[in-house]
Amino acid sequence: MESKALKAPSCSNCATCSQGIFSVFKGAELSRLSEKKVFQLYKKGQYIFKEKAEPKGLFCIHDGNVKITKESEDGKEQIVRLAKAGNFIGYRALLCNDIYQASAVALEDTYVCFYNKEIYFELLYSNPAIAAQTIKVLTRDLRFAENMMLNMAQKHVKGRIAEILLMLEEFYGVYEKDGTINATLKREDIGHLVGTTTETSIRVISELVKDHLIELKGKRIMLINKEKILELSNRKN
Amino acid sequence: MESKALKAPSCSNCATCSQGIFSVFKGAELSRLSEKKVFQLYKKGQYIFKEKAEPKGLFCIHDGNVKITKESEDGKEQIVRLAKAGNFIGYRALLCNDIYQASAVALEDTYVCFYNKEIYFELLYSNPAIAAQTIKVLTRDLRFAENMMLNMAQKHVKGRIAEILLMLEEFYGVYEKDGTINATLKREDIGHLVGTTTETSIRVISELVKDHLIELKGKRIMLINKEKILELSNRKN
DNA sequence: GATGGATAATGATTATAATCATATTTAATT
DNA sequence: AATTAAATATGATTATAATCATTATCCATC
Repeated sequence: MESKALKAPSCSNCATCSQGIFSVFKGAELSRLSEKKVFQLYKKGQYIFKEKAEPKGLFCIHDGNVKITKESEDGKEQIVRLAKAGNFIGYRALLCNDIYQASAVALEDTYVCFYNKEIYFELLYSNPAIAAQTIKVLTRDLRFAENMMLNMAQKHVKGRIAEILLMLEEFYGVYEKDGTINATLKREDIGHLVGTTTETSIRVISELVKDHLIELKGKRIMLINKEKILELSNRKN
Repeated sequence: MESKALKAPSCSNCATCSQGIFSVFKGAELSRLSEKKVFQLYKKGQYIFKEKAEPKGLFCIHDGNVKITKESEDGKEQIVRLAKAGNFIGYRALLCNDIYQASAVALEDTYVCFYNKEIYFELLYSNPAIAAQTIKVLTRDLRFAENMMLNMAQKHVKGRIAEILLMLEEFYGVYEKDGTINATLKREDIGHLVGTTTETSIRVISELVKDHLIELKGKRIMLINKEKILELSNRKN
């Protein structure tokens, strides 16, 4: 599988990336960015970057969803973060001159803008507002990661999954037509998010359906009793 | 318990904080920092700051060890990070203008320098190198947090504790005289680091002693078979 | 050196989730 | 439409760790 190079949309009139690291750019800087970027399609399941590889630049998701995963020594996958349109990925390794500590995989067909690191660092050093924005993004990631630590360390699988479902709805939003979460994660992925097996993930979600806390519409999930889900996520059993 | 205000050591000839956020400062900036800082002793068990409070500034540990903890809704403690002399604490909330998402507790009698946020932000905005240094610290924290996510999500308690012991030795170093880890964490704290109960933490550590992977010298722990410990931390059982 | 409080150790029982096995359903591909 | 593959579902069994209970040890302080 090879990613395809496509005609890139201009950064100047792009609405998607407006909350990310580059949100502080305007006019001239935006067109400077646009000039050198590469626009690519990664098909569902394809790697955008791989753990242990050396970063060559920064990615911004134009359309699609991505999971950031780590692999344990015995081969199990852990999803450490999710990313959607407008999010940047691959900046942690880049910023501390490290190899990637995690991989990025397209959860569906995903369009990505790539900025090589020279451009990124040139802009980072020339514009203090970008540093500030970068710091903001990192602190948000750190908060998320530490919440996940607590989630996994202190809760039983049911509570963890309840919390993750609330997080997914918050992060991806809902499809207005039917109220389902705007993302289609497999049970396996949900398991990899909360540190459990696929079977247990399936069982717990089935239970939640049986107890009328959630409903399935095809592959998609709708939360129908958020108070109870929140309650589940807060208590241990 | 109230923290005591003491005569502060000068930043200008302080060796401890040389790897932290302020490591890029020199001469005039260092004395500017020194002028306004407050030096305090927090006794063992005392809070340096508390979850949900509003940050007033930045702390730098001059001497001692600190745990950063979060509390789950049902009252269980999770240690999300450890800090030692030279480390800064309390910057995450400050940097994103958030309330504290975690508390800081002195693990032993600990001396801390406090810089109010006005000074910190003044220096952060005036000196791009500090922003870069701050970014470096945040990426390191993020890497740690994501490793911990994997540790907790994918491993059994024994493997988690093995990994934490290696981390503790790496982070605190060993006391040359007897080779023990330079920190005295209670079994309870170790449990709170890896998301298990005090009893299980005690049991696992006893097993490790019985299997000659570690040795206890009073309250202190010495790793005597690191290869085996590493192996334990990598496999699941 | 005795007392009390914290920390560590250990046992018995129960709850939780992993593992292994096998269906069933759904989606993808020819 | 038929075939295959992937994803979901469910059952039985075992492994792991939580919980509850009790005892032992260490330390600080009087």
